[in-house]
Parts: sequence; C-alpha cells; structure tokens
Amino acid sequence: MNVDLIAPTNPFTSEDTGKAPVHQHVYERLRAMILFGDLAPGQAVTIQGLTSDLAVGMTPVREALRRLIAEGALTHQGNRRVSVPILTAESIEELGFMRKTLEPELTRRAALNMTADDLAHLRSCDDDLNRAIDQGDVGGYLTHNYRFHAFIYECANAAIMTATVDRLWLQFGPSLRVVCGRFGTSNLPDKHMDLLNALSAGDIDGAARAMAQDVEQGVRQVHAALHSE
Amino acid sequence: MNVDLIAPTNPFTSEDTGKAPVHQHVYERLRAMILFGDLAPGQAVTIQGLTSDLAVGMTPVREALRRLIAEGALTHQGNRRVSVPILTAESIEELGFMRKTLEPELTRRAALNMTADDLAHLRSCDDDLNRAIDQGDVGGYLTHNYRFHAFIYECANAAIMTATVDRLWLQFGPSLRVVCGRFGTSNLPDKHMDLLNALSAGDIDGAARAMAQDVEQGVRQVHAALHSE
DNA sequence: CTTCGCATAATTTGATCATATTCTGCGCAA
DNA sequence: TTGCGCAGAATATGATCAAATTATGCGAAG
Repeated sequence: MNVDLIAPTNPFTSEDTGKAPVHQHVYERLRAMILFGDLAPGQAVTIQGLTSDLAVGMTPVREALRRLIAEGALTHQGNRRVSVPILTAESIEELGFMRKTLEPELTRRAALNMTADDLAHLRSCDDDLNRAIDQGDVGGYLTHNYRFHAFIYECANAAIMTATVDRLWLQFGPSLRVVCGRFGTSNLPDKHMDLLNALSAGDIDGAARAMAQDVEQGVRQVHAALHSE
Repeated sequence: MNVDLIAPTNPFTSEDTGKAPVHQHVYERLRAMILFGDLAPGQAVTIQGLTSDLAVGMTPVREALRRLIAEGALTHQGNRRVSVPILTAESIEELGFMRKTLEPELTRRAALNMTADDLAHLRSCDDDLNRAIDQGDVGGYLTHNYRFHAFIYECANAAIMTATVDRLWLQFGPSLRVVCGRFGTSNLPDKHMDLLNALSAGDIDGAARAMAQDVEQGVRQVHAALHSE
C-alpha cells in the first residue's frame, strides 16, 4: 500500500503509533520499499536521511536498518555506508537454488492445509495480479505477485521456512523491479494457472512442480536481464 | 549470567577498541553464547542486564539484539520480552529439512574448490573435535563441530547460502547443548570420517551423501532428546 | 595565465551515550 | 477477587564525539 512520505506531523498519525513500536513501522515501510522496488539496487540509504524523511528519532531507524541488513535486504557497503545490494550472477544463482528448493516444498505443505476459502482468496489474488499485468502496472504486479506467493506459504504453517523464503524475496525484490522496468509487464508469464488447477485438484506433486517452474522462470528472467547489458 | 569481559583466546583483544564497532562486538559475543549453548532455551535476555554486564551503552545492545532476533537466534517473547527460543517438534522438522537440503549442496560446491591445504585444515578440525569428544568436553565439541562444518561451507564460495545455513545453526545451537548436557559426548557419532574420505577421493556425490547423513543424525538426535521427556 | 594536484578545512554521516517517557507486570490493599 | 499504584524495563529523543567524504584553496607546472 502507498503511504504518504510527506506530512509527518499529521495529528492523525499519532493514533497508529499508539499500538506498534516506531522501529517496526520504519522497518515495514522500508521493507515494502525494497520488496516492491521503490529502492533501486546500489542506492544508498542514510540514517539521518531517514530520520528527517520519516520524522522519527535515529534509534528506531538504526534498529530497522540493522534488522534489514541481517535479513540481507541491505548491505554494509564498505565503510559505514548502507545500500541496496547489487546482485551478482552468482548471488542470483544461489538465491535461485534455494528458492527452487524451498518454495515447492512450502507449496506441497500448503496444499495439505488449504481450504476452499483459501483457494478462493488465492484466485482473487491472481485476478488482481493479472489485472495489474494487463494495465502495465509494475508496482501492482510486484505487490500482487508477492501476495500470491506469500499467501500460499502462509498456508504451509511452517514459520521458519516461510521466514527464510521471505528473506530470499527481499533480496530478489530490487532486481525484479529493474527487470520489469526494462521489459514492462507484458512478458511476464507465470505458472499460477497450473498451480491453481493443481491445488484445486488436490494434486500435491503437480502444485509443487508448477511452483518450481514459476520460480525457475522468474530466476531465469532476472538472470538474463541483468546479464544482457 | 556469567560473562567474562576478558577473552584470553581472542586475538583481537589488543587492538579491537579502535577498529570494530561496539555493537558488533556485542553481537559476536551473544552469538557465540547462543551457538555454543551458554544460553539455555527459554532463558530471558534483558537489555539492561547486558548493558551492565558488558559495560556498554544500550544502543549497541539494542542493535545486536535486533540483529539476532532477525536471524532467529532470539525471539520476541510476547510483549517487550526477549528470550532464547524453545524449539517445537515442528520447528526442528523445518530446520532439519532445510539443513538436509542446503548443507549437502554446500558440501558439493565446496568439494569443487577444496585444495590440499583446505583438506589438511579440515582434518585438524576433526582431530580437535574428536579430542573434545574423548574428553567429554561439551563446549569444545560444539565449538569444533561448528568450525568443521563452517569451514566446509566457507570453501563453497556461496555467501548467501552460507549465511542462511548459519542462521539455521544459530537456531539449533541452544537445543544441541541441551542434548549434549543430557547425554554427554559419548553418544555423538558423526559421518566426518566418511566425509573426509570422500572429499580426499574427489567423490562429490559421496561427500554430499555423508553430509546429508551427518545432518540427519544430528537432527534425529535433537528431535529424540527433546521428545523423550 | 590557466590548469592540475595535493593538502587542509568543512560538512555530512555514523556511533555511542545519557536521559526522558511509556508501558508492563507485580504486589498490596480493600 | 479486583482495582490501584509502584517499580522496573523497554522505547524513543537529542546531544556529543569520531570518522569519512567532499569541498576549497594554494602552489607549481605547462
């Protein structure tokens, strides 16, 4: 969702801070910006810039950054400088291997737990996704594609594995945005239809296979895009 | 808690004050304590306790804790309370699946890069490990077992995968200590000999298989120990 | 006279600490 | 048993110090 970066002294904002800690707010904000490509690979992130942009103290900002660095979403670029990591071909290959291993397994486990309501919700996610693709809405594509996958993994009831995969997506995010920005949303085939059909039919192996192909496609596309220049 | 401020075996004690940030020192200290079982599962960790024990401000402590929480080594126990996580049977199974998937792959990649010097060093690690086992030195066992595995994965030249596996070990650490404390070091068979032989012979598949069996044994042991009570 | 290079100054940024504020949990009393 | 208040701990801010990068100015060479 889009939250306004401006108007930090809005009196209505004091209500949302009453429940969640500030550092978590900062974390979620930055996380979304990274995951959905608002920050480009290589872009520098400064503590004091965030404190003034978000109108919060530096301690919450520091904690959020430390957390994101630990998750691989940001890196300590040399001397006291934090930036969005630029993926090398080797990094993409590693992330790809782990994604191709873990995400089909999560899909398998999710298939065992999915209710009819879950499937319906998943279908609506995919509809939103296709709508975004048709409209060439890159941000919408990234958001809904993530929600589609994240919802499946949530159904797997495997917190640690899901958290691990989430980290992989965080590292993929900025590069995915670059790919989409370069080629648009027209050439973004996915295996979501196969996946939904397999899940509906209770075909666990088929669902896992469809997910593996979906991941394979995404990884291949990013790899090709970042190597064609 | 028992935290000695002076580490005689630390080679960086002479010049560390001018080079490394305090929060990293705190992080590494806590990380070692968790990894090698100095902190028991369920044990609470307070910010103010660490500030007084380590004689540092609370900002570095907060950052170190936030980082460890992000890595899964600590958990936010309910409201504003941090503790060492207690692994459920499901968590162990998840960690086990990921370890059994990733660590053989890292072994495979390491086998391609290993030099004779690397192998010699690995052998010396294993010797230290066996010595610790013979002497019933639980702390030494945990330390050298970690070093043995960590060195292999370092040779794989796969930073992201290695970091992911490191996180898994961090989550396993405290429970491993419980197992060793309960059963001692006598019943700790490993497949390190098979692994070393396969690596020496250049048998990549054999090395991966030995690693898979080693991980399988460890996971099974922890699972059994934490379920037998 | 202009331009390049190096040394020094200034600004920016990160790291740490001390302090204030808020929230949670526990004990005590009714 | 329930409500109130107090102690303790965590969150958040601002100030201060250190380090690094950038900006600037002076001198020498072409």
